[in-house]
Amino acid sequence: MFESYTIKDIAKALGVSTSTVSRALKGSYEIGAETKKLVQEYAEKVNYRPNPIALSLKDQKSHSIGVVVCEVANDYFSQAINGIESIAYNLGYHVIITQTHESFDRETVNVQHLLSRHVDGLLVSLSAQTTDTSQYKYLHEKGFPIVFFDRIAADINTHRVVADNFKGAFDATELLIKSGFKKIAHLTNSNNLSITVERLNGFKAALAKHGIEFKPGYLKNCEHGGMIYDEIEFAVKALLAMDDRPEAVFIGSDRLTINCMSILKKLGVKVPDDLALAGFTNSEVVDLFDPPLTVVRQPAFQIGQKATELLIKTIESKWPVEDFTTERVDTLLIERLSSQKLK
Amino acid sequence: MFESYTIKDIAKALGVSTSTVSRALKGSYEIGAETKKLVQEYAEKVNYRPNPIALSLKDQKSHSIGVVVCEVANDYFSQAINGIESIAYNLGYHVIITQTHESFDRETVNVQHLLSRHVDGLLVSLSAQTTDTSQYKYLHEKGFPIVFFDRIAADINTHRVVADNFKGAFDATELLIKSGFKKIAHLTNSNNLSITVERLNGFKAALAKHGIEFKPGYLKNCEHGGMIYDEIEFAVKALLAMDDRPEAVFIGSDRLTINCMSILKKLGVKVPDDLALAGFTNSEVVDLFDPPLTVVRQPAFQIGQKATELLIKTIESKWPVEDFTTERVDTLLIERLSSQKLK
DNA sequence: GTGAAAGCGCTAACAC
DNA sequence: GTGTTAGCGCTTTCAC
Repeated sequence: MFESYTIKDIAKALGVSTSTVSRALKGSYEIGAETKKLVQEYAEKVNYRPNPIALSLKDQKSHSIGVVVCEVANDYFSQAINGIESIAYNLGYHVIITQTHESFDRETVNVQHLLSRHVDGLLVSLSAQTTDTSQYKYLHEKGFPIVFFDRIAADINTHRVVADNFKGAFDATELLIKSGFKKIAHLTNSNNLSITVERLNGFKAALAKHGIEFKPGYLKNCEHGGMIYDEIEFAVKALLAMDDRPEAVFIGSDRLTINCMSILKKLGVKVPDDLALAGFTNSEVVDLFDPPLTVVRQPAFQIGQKATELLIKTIESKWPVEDFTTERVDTLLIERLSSQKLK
Repeated sequence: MFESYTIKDIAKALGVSTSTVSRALKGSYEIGAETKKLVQEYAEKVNYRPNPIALSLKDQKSHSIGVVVCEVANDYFSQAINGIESIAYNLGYHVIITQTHESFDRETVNVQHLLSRHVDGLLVSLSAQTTDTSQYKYLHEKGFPIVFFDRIAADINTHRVVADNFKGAFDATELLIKSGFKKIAHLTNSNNLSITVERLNGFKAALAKHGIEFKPGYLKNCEHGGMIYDEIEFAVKALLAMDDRPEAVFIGSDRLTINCMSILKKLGVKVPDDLALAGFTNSEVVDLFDPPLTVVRQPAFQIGQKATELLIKTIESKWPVEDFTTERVDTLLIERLSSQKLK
C-alpha cells in the first residue's frame, strides 16, 4: 500500500515535537526562524501532505458537499455539475453526486446516504416525483446548509438559484406566435416541479398577451420527467390525434425536447411543416438536427457555480444564516428552423 | 450547525461504555442480548450514523477514489462516470472527479490534488497532451492502485479497461469501403493517445484487407483532442482542399465527430453527397442529425463499471496485486445515412 | 521558542 | 458480558 509522511515522521526525523512541526508548517510566529526553515524544507523534500481526514475529524467538517440531481447523463445537469465542481474544487471541497432517476424513494435514500457521509451541505434539484419535502425542511430547520437549484422547494426558505423560467417560456412561446402560429400546445414535465409551473405561467402569459386563449387540451404533462419513453410518445400522439390539432408545440424540458423530436421523426411528422417546435434544452448539438432546433438554453454552468458559492458561504458562515436569496439568471433563446412557419 | 449523535452520546445516555455501544452496534457475540437490543434500538431512535471520517482515520483509508478524465461534459465520459459512480456507490466509495481539459500540466496538478486528498486509488484516462507517465509509474511501483481506462499508458503494467478500438475502427472503415468508397481519410486525435494508435491500426487493416493503399496525406491528427475548434477546422479544410480529395472520412473521436459535422455544415459541404462520414461517438442524438450519423459506440457505462470494480478489488486486496488484466469490450457499429454512397 | 497532552469518533487489544 | 484505554493525524491549550 501507499504510505505518506505524517507530522510525526517529520518530528521524529528532525528530533522535534509534533506541535513544533505543526506550527512551523503554518509559519507560526512562535517558532524560531531556523527551526521553521528546517521543518519546511524537510516537509517539502519528503512531499508532505496533511491528512485531510485527520483535519476533518478535528474540525468536524468533511469538506464535501452532496449533490442530488435526477440524472448526470443530461446536458443541463452535466454542465451544472461542471460549474459545481469548478467552485468546489477551488474552495477545497469535494463533491459527491447522487442520481434520483426522478424517483422520490431514491431521492430519500440518496439524502440519507449523503448525510451518513457527513457532507457539510446539500445542493438539491428535486426529482419529478417529489411532493414531500419534509426531510429538507427538517434539516433546514436544524441549521443544515441546503441550496436548491433548478427544481426548487417552494415552501423552504433557503438559498435558491434558478433560471428565469417564466421569461424563457414566455420568449419561446412569443416567438412561435410571432412566427404565425396560434394553435400552440405545451408538452412539459411533472406538475410537481417548480420549473414546470413557472414555464407554464410564462407560456400562458405569452398567449394572453397576444389574445390567444389557453386550451387545457393543449397541455400535456409527463409525470415521469421524460424518463419513460412511452409516456412521452403517448402524449405526443394524443396531441397529433386531436380534432383541433396544434400547429406548434412548446416543450418545457431538456429530455422531453429531444425525445419529442425523436418520436416525431419516427412517426414521420415533419418539423416544422406539420408541427413546429421550440423547447428547453442545453444540448450543444441541436443546430445539427434535422431541422435545427429552436431552443431556450439555461446558463447551467453558472447556475451550478452560483449555487455552490452560496452553499459554501452558508457552510462556512460563523453565524447561523437567516437571510436567504433567490438568484434568477437569464435564459437564452436561440431561433432556428424548427419554429418557423413555412409557406 | 448540524450535529449528529456519536457513540459517546449513546454510551452516556444508556450508562454503558463506548466500546459496548460499538460492539453492540455490530452485533458482536460478546454482548448480552438485552444490552444489544437496548443499544440498537436507541441508535435507531436517534438515527445514529457512524462518522465515516473517524472510520477512515482509523483504518487509513479514505473510501474515495480519484478520477482523471479530460472533460465531464462529453457523452463518452459522462456515461463512463455514471458507471463508475454506480459501482463506487454500492461498494461504499465516493468519487472525486477531475478534468484535465487535455492538458498535461492540469493532469499533473489533478493527480497531486487527488493524492493530497488521500484517495485510495485512481481511475485514469490520459489527456491528449500526456507523453510523460512517470508520475503514474512511480505510484504504481509503490503499490498505489491505478486502473487506466480508454486512454491507457502502454508502458505501465496495471489493470486496463478499453473498448476494442481496433475492431471498432476496422468495422467502420470496412463499412465505408463496402458502401463503395475508396478514397477514405482519417481524422483523429493526438498521436500520444493509445486509442488513436489502435484506431489508426484498425483503419489501416481494413484498407489493407480490401487492397486499398493507405495515403499518409489522408491522415489528419488534431493534437489538442478536439478542444481547439480552429485546429479541427484547419484539418477538415485541408482534406477538402486536396487535389485527390477524399470521398469519405472516418473519425476517431467523439468530439471530433460532432465538430466535424458542425464544420462541414458551416462550409456547406453536403454529407454524405460531398463527403461521407463515420465516426466514434457516444452521443445519443446522432440519429436526429441531418443526415443521421453512422457511428461506432463504446459501452462507456460498462467500461466505467469494470474499471471501478477492478480498482476497488485492487484497493481492498490483502496482498499486493501483481496480476493485471486488460479488459477489452466490444464496440457497436450503427449504420445510418452519413456513410452511404448516394447515386 | 518548544514540548506535552488532550481531544475529534471509532475500534480493538487488553483488562476484569 | 462489559469497561478501560491506546491510537489513527492533526491542532491547540497549557506548561516551562
